[in-house]
Amino acid sequence: MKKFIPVLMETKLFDGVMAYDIEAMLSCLQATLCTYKKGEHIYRQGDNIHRIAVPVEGSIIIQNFDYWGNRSIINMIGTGEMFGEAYAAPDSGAMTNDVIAAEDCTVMFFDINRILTVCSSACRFHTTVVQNLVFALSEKNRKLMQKLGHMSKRTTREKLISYLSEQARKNGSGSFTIPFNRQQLADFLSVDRSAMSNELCRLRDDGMIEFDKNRFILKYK
Amino acid sequence: MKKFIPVLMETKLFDGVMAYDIEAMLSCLQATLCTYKKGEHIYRQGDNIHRIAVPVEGSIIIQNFDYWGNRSIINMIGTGEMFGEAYAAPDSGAMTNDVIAAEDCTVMFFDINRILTVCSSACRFHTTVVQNLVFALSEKNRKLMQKLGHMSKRTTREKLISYLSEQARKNGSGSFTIPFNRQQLADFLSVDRSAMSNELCRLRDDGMIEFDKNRFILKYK
DNA sequence: CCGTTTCTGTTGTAAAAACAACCGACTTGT
DNA sequence: ACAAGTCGGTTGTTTTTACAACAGAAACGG
Repeated sequence: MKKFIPVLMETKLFDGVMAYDIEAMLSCLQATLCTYKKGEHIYRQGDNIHRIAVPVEGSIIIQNFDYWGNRSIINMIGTGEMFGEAYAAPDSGAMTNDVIAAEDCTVMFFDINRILTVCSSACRFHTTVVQNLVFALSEKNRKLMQKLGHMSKRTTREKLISYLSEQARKNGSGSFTIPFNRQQLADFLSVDRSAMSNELCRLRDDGMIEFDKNRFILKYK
Repeated sequence: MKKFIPVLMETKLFDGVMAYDIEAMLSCLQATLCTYKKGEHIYRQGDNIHRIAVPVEGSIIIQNFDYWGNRSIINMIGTGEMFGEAYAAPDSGAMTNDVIAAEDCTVMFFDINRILTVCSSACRFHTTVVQNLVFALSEKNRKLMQKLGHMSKRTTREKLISYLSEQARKNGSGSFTIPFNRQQLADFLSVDRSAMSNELCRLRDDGMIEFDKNRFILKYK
């Protein structure tokens, strides 16, 4: 458990908390560790969850399948990011998605109630963590709205442009790699893979982008 | 200001706080009131905001226009709901959407920093409000994910079924009214109005739904 | 009361996406 | 080394959507 403290220090949840204090909080927050093989379920649709999951090695995918078997990737949670904070409220109801390991990974879990219930003086940074939780929640909120921005575009081409523009902004450069392969990107944007592949090539032919595997370059024109 | 305390008591933010204490907090949280005519801007794209907005009369719409003038309705915030909590973090950046009055309305604003910074003993329910904020944020998170669920459906028909099913669940009945007219619903689901109108009639002809204006009935079949 | 505006449904056409099927390049495991 | 699987691109067909234009009904305003 201790070996992951450097990872935790980089997380939004423990921002501003020293290693020594994180270690003290681990037991207070009832932290547990679990490893998963690629594709294994971490949570399933219908589960009632009360823990925040933080991948400390590898990354996880939030997805769901509709009645006809189409997969939608809601989000990808990388190392040091977190999932489950949306179920902080006691009456959150059951999960509507599946959470699976995108690759072999290790996930640390924290009890949400322990975070929200300020405990004894042992955890002097507890209020910091609560505030961090608020910030993390509001940031995820903005990200979801951003994703809604992509999804609300009418055509595959516009969705791609919207997504790639955001990635470029995020990376501060027109040259970047994305965390998805083609099928995953299609599932993330909720479009057909072949149609998307087609559109990517058309964007390239129009001189707007270049790409190789999951590395993209947006051109100035 | 005082006359809206009954409304505030019903909000998620002040859940569990007594009228007397809410009144005391109003000044502590630097609450301000502002009225808007239908269509007026409350916030504009690019604004840096640091206040939570709660409509105490009427409702507001979160929307944006793309380069070609297509409107997308991100969300509708009814009386007693809130907007702006996603910008709680100091480094949230500028708003990416417009916020306008859906109808003539009155909005109360609260300073986010005042909420997060626990003040003197005057506000004994301050920690309750912070916890309420966490719950509200996580609930909005789930709602956004739910909306992503609708948006990720491939066809207009599926989007409609997904949306209407959720409304039925929310109302605990297959008979309900929606807060949108046709154009707004189309903008909310990011589809073409006429195509959607078409699809609604097809659903009706298939015996799956009935509707009159914004009142819908889902049939059992 | 009447002209105007808004709202909703309808139709036809053009554009776009979904779907299915296939191919070649590359990876992986044995 | 080879069989099997994955991945990305391509093509053709069918389905669905966007768009534009119009019409009737209802709501609105003076």
